[in-house]
Amino acid sequence: MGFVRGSITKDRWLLVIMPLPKKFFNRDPSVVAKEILGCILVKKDEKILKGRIVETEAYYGMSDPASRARKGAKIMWEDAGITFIYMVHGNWLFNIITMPKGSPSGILIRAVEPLQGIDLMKKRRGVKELKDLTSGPGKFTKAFGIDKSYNGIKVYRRDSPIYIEKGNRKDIEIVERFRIGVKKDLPIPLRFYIKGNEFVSKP
DNA sequence: AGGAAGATCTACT
DNA sequence: GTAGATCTTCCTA
Repeated sequence: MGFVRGSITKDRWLLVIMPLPKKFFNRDPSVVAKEILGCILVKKDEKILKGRIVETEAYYGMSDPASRARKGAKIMWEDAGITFIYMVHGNWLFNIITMPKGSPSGILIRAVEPLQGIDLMKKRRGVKELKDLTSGPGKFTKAFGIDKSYNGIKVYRRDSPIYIEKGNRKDIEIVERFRIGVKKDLPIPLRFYIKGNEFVSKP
């Protein structure tokens, strides 16, 4: 097309504008949780809001004592790539379903690095410090204006109000830790974050 | 109808 | 590091 010029090749153009496809999410949640680090969460709002995903957790199904699947969250059995949003301690938490339909699992976005629409995020959060804006699962949803009305959205579609762009993952190191705030955890680390990033909730 | 449980946050010491 | 606020969902009566 005539708009694609200069050093932007066709491949580069696709890399920039295409959301992560459904098949990206149609895998094991710990793989998805690690590979989504460094990618960009986009929300269409009054303005476009963007944040780089820097911290995630993986949740499995009935074998996972901390999973909402055991509490009857039937949306966790749905197909990969749709949102699962629920309230904890007065905060909305943002998840994306992973694995094929019938295999309950998902990832939690715990923190992002603000990239675009920072003034609107500050207004919603009522804080001035940049590093307090989105450095936690409840902080980030409040900054992005995400609540239960965004439950069940397909994040692999570019016409959705929320989708994920591929990001620059070169030179990032991933740290693995046990999940935060869960009473009975699995014996493997399922929390992942970008080493050294200042927007991680608890380094 | 009421109570308790959370994948949390903030303000304080 | 700890206490209190927070509020929806789920469980029991």
